[in-house]
Amino acid sequence: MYNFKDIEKKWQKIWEDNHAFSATDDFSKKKFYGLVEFPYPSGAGMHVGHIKAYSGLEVISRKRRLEGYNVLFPMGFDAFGLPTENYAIKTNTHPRIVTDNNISNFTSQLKKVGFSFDWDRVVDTTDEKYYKWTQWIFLKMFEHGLAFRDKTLVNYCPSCKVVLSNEDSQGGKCDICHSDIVQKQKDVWYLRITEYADKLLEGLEKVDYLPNIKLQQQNWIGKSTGAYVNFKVKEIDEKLKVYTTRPDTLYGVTFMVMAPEHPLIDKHKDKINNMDEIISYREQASKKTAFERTQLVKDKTGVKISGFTAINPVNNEEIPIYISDYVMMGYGTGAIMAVPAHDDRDYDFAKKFDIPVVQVLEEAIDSSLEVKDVSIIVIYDRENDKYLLLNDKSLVTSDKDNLEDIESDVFEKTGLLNLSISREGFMFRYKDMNVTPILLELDSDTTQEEKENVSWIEKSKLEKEIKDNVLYSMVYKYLLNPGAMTGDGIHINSEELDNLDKTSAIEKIIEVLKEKGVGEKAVQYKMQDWAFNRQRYWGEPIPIIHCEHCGDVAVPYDELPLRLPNVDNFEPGTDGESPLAKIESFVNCKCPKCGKAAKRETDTMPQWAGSSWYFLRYIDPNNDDELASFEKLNYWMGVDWYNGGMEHVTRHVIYSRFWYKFLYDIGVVPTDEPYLKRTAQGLVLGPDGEKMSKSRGNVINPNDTVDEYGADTLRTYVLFMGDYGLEAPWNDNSIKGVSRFLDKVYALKDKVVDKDRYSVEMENAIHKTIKKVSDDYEAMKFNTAIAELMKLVNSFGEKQEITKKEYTTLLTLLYPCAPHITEELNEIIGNSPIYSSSWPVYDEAKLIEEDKEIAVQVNGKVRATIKVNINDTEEVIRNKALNEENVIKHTKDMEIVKVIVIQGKIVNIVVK
RNA sequence: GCCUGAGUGGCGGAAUAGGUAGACGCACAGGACUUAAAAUCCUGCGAGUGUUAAAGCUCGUGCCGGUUCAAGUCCGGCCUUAGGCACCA
Repeated sequence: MYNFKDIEKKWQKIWEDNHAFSATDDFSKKKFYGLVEFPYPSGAGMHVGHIKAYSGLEVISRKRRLEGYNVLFPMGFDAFGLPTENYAIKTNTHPRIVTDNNISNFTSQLKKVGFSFDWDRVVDTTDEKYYKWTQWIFLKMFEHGLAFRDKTLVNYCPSCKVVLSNEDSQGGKCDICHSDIVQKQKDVWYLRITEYADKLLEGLEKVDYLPNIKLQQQNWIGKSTGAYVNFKVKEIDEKLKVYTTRPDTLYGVTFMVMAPEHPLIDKHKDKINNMDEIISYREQASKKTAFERTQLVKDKTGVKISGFTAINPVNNEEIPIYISDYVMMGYGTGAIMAVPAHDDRDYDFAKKFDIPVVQVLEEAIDSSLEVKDVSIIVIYDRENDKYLLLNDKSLVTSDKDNLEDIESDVFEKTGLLNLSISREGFMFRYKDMNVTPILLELDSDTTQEEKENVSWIEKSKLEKEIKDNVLYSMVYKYLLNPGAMTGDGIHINSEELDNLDKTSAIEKIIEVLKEKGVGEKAVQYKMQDWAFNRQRYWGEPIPIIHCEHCGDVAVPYDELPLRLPNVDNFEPGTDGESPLAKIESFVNCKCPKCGKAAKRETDTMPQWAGSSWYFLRYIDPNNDDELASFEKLNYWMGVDWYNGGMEHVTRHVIYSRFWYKFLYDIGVVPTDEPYLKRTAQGLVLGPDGEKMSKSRGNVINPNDTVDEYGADTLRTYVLFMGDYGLEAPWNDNSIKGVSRFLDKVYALKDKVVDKDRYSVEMENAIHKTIKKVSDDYEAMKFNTAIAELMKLVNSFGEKQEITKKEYTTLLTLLYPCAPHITEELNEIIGNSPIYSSSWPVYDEAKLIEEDKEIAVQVNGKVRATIKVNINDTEEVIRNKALNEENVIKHTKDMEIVKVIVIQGKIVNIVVK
């Protein structure tokens, strides 16, 4: 193995001394801003996942520099946060010291791997010169009404003693310590991200994010369109407002449901006869664990409000009102109109509470205008768990309401007696029939002899038997899979909506509601406002002063940064109070407005704050007057390519897009989308194929790998191990293959002859490799790019000599992956450094192969291969193919039906 | 439950617009060099069948079906698995 240790040290020093990777603020040059997610500098040090995450854009950035771009490829540290604080508490060390140690450890590790970051622009979110501007943005938001305080029930982690956002407490568990979250009444700071919901959604149309990233963001924003509808409540002089996406089903409403904590209940509790019941239900509901709420979804619970009756605004029908925890206060209006026929959840609830189901929409297949009502009967034999096979004896009757008629009809056709109706399915239209499926069950005393006249079939076989018969498929669908009918169709039982489909019915009913003044079109989002405070020490202090007379007052801009005071004890306060609340010198202050005594906000910002704008600070990291100069922002923004983990796609990326859009609206930044392109790398799994974790003991330490194989091998290996976007297991043997490859590259130096051209034999291969490698890097297909370089190296290995130009091209193409060894070899053969050279170009004309081997198939099976020339006519190729020995063998005594010749690709001879 | 990926040799994975499935690497086996081992180099390597050896033949990209001269790739229906959302009205 070549001496990678000295080589790597040597080149890292040369790059650093020459500021080889410093971005310059030369606005005349074309720019490239490549961004990777800056790490949280944990005490555990770097992870191989970091190496893979940074290596992707590292390759692109190194390539871009050789292509003549002014490249900004920065690195920084997202250093506020709980792990540091917890460690500080445990070891009684100041978090500042812990953070500084961790940052310096990370820095030296990153440098050891040879990443081409611009080390002159490092950003640290805990630096007061940085968080001054984090606070500044917060104050701007406060000024514009986007930061506000509210008393609410919050997710509270009793173990970490902090309030958590919905995103930090998914599944009812604390994101940090995984203990159960409880609900607690608290004063909470919010950022009004919902105000930007539409902008965040629309912005996705013009950016180049991977499709699944866009989709996840769309789902997270969760826009839906529908309508508000007001239902009068008879007993009180109030309207119950609901939100629905299906106002077209208004005639099918058979009950209403309110969230248990709906304010109308408390407001009119004197009119409610069963308040006790409601209060005890509320208690039960609030005690439900995450598991019960998610796993027992199907099992609906609720209480009918005795004393309330709603009036359906379109037909004035009186309908009951329930409370149930399947309706939540946090979405829509906290109340719904329930249409059990066409909503699964309402259906489940209606079945449980025995509420009528009114069908107002039916499926229509091939239907004509004139329809006749028919019923189709299916008979079920519970004793044998079998159904009557309909194809055999078709049971269609004309009168569905008269059981006696049905029975005599059935008897006539099957000889079966003694049946009872067990289920009636939804109606549907098929051709000229309006069909009601009816399931009859045999009474238990039916004898085997009676059953023998007809054929029976098991449920599992049924579906295969009838899959081509539309009519019977529909009948069975409704009878055997009970549930709401949620699809499209045509409306029935709906007065003015009858015969309209879903879309037109929605349009029509909204008009009607508007005319009557009882409803209007509406939009809702799943996304909620962003809970923005934490009761912790190690975060940005929220720069607000609470004054008895003036309310919440902003700390004046010229007093920023509002510094974290020095404390001895970082333990949170007793009642989930911030440690800052214990420091009187910090808390007590004067109101900037009226000058009277006031108290400071003692909560700090969440970790997401600092990372929401860090990419702007890289552009102008030392600016004390602005977060960054507009001129520089105007040149560098937006980020041309942002790569990071899938896990940050919904939170960090949306939060930072929100901040950026806000800054755009107040004229601080020049564009309205921060990231022009976003990709994501896949995880590096442990050698056992599982996620790396300390507890599994399958963690690979990148330091060890650098010591054993060198940085170039590590970098190249993480790119070679598989598809960059997918997860791939670490393999201790595979990395040896990469190490061997670099050894081979090294050994080739002895074959180099001083010729400044490509040899004739290698010319085609080299141009093809340049194209393939260049294209693959751009598409993040690093594994196949490296495979292509391996092929080239293998063919160099077979040659006696390699020209200097050939070798230089190889080294340059490999340089983004393995920069140290390639720089060294490049120097050995007498070139000036690669980092200041240029990217190889290929000649389109040299890519064409004169002679090619193509396959000859007979009836689609490969029987031979032939050599063809680029100039061969179809006739020539055809004759070559037909004269191949093995082709003759397979075509003799056969009639040649057709010969398909695809130039340069394949010949297929079809014989009979 | 819904949405989105993924499923190809012993393993990681290739296969731009259907056009020679298994590139490249690993592991393994045989050989060369060596006193020996490591390293390195050469050869083989989907399964089955066949032969002194080959050629050849059959099967084969999660499963079932379809379209096509031709399907890993397109269409319909499933199964498994990873991730996201999760009573969102």
